[in-house]
Amino acid sequence: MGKQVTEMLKGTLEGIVLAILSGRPAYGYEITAWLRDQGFSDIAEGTVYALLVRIEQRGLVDVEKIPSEKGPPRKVYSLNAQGREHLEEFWRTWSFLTERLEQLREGGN
Amino acid sequence: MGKQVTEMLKGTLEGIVLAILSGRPAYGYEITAWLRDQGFSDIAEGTVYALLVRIEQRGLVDVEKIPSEKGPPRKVYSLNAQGREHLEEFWRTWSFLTERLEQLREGGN
DNA sequence: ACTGGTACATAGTAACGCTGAATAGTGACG
DNA sequence: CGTCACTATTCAGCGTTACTATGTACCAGT
Repeated sequence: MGKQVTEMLKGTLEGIVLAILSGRPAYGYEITAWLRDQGFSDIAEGTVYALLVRIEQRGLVDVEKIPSEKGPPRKVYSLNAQGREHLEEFWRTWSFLTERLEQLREGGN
Repeated sequence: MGKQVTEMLKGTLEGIVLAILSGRPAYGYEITAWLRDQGFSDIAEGTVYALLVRIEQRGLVDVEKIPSEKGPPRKVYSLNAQGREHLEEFWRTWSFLTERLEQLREGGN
């Protein structure tokens, strides 16, 4: 898509992944595929894995290794209590931003 | 406010400033003050100036130096044609993001 | 002379996502 | 068996962006 999305994803992608995990546990490959499906056409695989490592180290998710029928074992992530808190904080911040931008969009023209 | 906003601003702040300039020409100090008023409580002055230099170098704005009654002359920026194009592209990207996130927010709970 | 408000500028740092590649297991096909 | 394709994770190095922390400069009021 372009560099503009890339920059805008900073800080947002983490929230997106947390939001996905709030619905159901998931593993990296699955999340990447889902994102591509949703139109995030050029999110690099490495990006998602790095993000998952990060949120794991911050204690926002629990991890379970589950054997796959095809290929190496999956690392399945699920949101824990701290992760849910963080996600809510994310939504608050996001709302703040969208409100400001909505105002600008209307008022600016 | 916090690190979360900081990261989310990446890529967005530029759009915000362009949106401001689409309404009327403005100078750095003014923009910073306006942002603080709007709740972006901890946007550093340096950040805005650096951003303005960046968009000037990319040719998105025209610049005019105008003497101020108080203090050094102001550098007044106004959006040019290329800047308007870039702003529209920004709105498109922003819409894409908000749509995806709105879906996640509803579906996730 | 000193303080405070206005106005701009910049060097250094940290965070985040991308690029590109490596590693590794499984199943299918010839 | 060898190789290809798919699944799945990991990592080093890079570019962009925003923050920190200053510094410069001009003017008004005391």
